[in-house]
Amino acid sequence: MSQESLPSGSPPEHPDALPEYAERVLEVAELIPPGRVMTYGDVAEWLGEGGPRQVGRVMALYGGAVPWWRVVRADGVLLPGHELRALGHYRAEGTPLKEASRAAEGHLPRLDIGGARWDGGGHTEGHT
DNA sequence: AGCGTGACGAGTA
DNA sequence: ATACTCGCCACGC
Repeated sequence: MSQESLPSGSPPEHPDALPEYAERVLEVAELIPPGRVMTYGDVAEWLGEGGPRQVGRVMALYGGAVPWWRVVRADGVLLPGHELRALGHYRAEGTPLKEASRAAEGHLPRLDIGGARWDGGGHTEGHT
């Protein structure tokens, strides 16, 4: 034992501690009410920091701890690899969906962003 | 120190 | 409708 040392190295990254930015993203994700969705870009804009890519990365790494299906792409395309999982949640929550055309019956429905998009419900206080 | 990386977004062809 | 490019910015190496 005896190794005291080593101040020079990596910071004590606690396994339970996530990057601060990630924690904020997850918090916003939990704020999204059932039946509504926010795009990655919306979350980033709502946070006022980072960008859609940053939000996406956080969700990819830690999204399993929050209702990840409520954070969607602006295109309304369901998350690849979890389409059916997400679709089950949307139907259970009554999230507006855009049914695929008959010509595209091979496609799964996409989200109706125009109807499901949540603005944050008055995020900033407002001094009434 | 810098560089590559993305659960992305919008624009262009 | 698809395919491609560029910009975006936190994070690990």
